[in-house]
Amino acid sequence: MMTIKDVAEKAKVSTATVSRVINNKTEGITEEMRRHVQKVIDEMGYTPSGLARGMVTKKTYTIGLVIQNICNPFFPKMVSGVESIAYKNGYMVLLCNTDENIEREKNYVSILREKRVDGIIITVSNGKDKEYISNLTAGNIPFVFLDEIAEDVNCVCVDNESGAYKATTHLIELGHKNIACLSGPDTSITNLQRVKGYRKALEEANLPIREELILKGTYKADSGFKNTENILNRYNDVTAIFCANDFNALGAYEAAMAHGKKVPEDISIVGFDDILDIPANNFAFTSVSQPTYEMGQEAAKMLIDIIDKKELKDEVVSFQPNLIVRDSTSTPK
Amino acid sequence: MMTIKDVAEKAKVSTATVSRVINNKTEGITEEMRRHVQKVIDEMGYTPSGLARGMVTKKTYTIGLVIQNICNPFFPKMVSGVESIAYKNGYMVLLCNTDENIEREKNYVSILREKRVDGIIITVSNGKDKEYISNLTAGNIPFVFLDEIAEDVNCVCVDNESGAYKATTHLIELGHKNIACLSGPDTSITNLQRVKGYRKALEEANLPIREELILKGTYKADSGFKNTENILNRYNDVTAIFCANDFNALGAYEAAMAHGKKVPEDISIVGFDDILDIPANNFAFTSVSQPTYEMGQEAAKMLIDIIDKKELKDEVVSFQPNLIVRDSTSTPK
DNA sequence: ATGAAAGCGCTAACAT
DNA sequence: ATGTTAGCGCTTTCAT
Repeated sequence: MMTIKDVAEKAKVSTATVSRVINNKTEGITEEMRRHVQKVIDEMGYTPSGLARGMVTKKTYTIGLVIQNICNPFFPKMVSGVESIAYKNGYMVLLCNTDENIEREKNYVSILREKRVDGIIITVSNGKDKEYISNLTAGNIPFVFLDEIAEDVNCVCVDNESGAYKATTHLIELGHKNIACLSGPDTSITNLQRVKGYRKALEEANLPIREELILKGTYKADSGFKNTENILNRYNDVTAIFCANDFNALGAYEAAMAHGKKVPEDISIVGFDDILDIPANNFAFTSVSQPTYEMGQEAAKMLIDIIDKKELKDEVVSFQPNLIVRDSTSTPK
Repeated sequence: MMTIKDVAEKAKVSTATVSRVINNKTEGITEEMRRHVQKVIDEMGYTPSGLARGMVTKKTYTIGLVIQNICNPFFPKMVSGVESIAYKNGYMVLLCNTDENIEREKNYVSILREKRVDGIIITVSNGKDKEYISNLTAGNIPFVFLDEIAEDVNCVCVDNESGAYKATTHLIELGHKNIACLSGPDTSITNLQRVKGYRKALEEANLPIREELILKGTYKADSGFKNTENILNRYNDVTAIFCANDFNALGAYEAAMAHGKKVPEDISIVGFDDILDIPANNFAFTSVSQPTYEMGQEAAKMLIDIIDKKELKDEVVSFQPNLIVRDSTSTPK
């Protein structure tokens, strides 16, 4: 591998001069010299070492992006949003898939530290564990939390409560009175906020909150399936289900079908995240949509801002989610 | 930021000893000393610098992954496959989104060189441009081409010809005789192979190849839409369309609808890539599915193999695609 | 078993 | 305007 020294020798100049050229320094170098050195660089096909440069400048122009699972359709746009802003600002992104595994999450963050990334964007799986969060953010690396919220850190998120409120209110306005709620994991603040929004909507509509209709679960389809089966077996007055995310909605849909119930004729289902939005289908879910691309962009902007200004300000940017009404909700029979 | 020197001083040992501990060297160090140093490291919360290490070892344990667009549902699983194998082997992946923009592709590769990645996995947009390819792979960085094929390089791909052959044969077996072919960009070898498979199927079935039914296009939905409109306007004997990818199929579907034709009753459509496979829908496309996760894994394995053995062998690993018959194909009326 | 010191390829401060 | 040189934080010989 060629070095700056090789170039300097070939061009019969000092390494400092070569350095001035590859870094586009304007002062202290004549146009003629610049052209001369550049020519040698091009001829030799020299590429400076980012490692060496990073060592002395203390900057790597690399950020880490820790996400749960790129295969979950919720994330690609977010990743793309991050990448687009990063690229525009000269940064590259190291992709870290955690599979919602806390150990892997920790491990990745530690490797990112070793790699001396300039900052980290992370979608944590457990925003409630304060000790965990503070261990994560220990050290002087800028952090931005994306999607999931945590306290005392910079966050880009969506107003989950408002989203859930909109979804539930939609069901209420359609005429539903007995609405079940399939919640996600209670380690997730996001989920807690969604349940809160569900409750708020019922309260404001003066509908009773039936605790037995609020089921704990996970963000997976099998959880939605099981919980819906339970609901359907026990309470035949339930005509609608608010799901904490679309995988739950998918499970709910399948359980309803298995139960001989039609969606939306017999039972209405609202999801959250809007990841089931492939066009050209006859049937699509009503769901709360998040502007994931913009959220990714915002997170990257915020991170780069912090990196540049080196100030951590514990800011929270909250996006408004959007209820998209489609085919899985209708008035009750 | 702490350095190995700080640790050495605190532990009253040399930096060499600390280095032995952080690298888990077994020889030349007593268990007692290891424990002592490790304790100091833990207390101080020291994280070694990967940059400094990389400079001397000439290894970064980082690979670059250059893909067209993570938002295209075809790619996330591929990325995930790459990431899973990389992680297992101690590598991280730098994600590079190119938007099929050749300039951006080149630029990213050049940045990856600067970062001294150990290798690059790339899904090029133009496998036919030999000069471009050889410029890309110039230098001693190991390359593996994924999805799209190029000559004289290590490749992981799918047998596109066979996939197209299966898809077209499926239509023929259903009884279709006049089958159009919406092809993708002719800069893509992948696309050329798919068209080849289409032709082969017709030939083997002794069906005439009507060149006017083979339309050039891109991999986007609007191309499929326009081409289908043309077909429908001119040739009303066409009862089936083979599409070079699913976006084309989507466009074809919409054009058919706009034309008052029902799918599959009036016209059958086969896609390629199987990216429209969201469950719980009443309608889904018949498509040729690629094992993208496995392909990603294989590419990562191959790359790490090359990195370890430092031998470039111009190997081509070809996966068999699978025709998934769903609701967009049936016998002609 | 442990330590001293050279060197990886750059940048930046200081000389010239 | 250009050059000299001291690090940046590690690993790796080579001594001891």
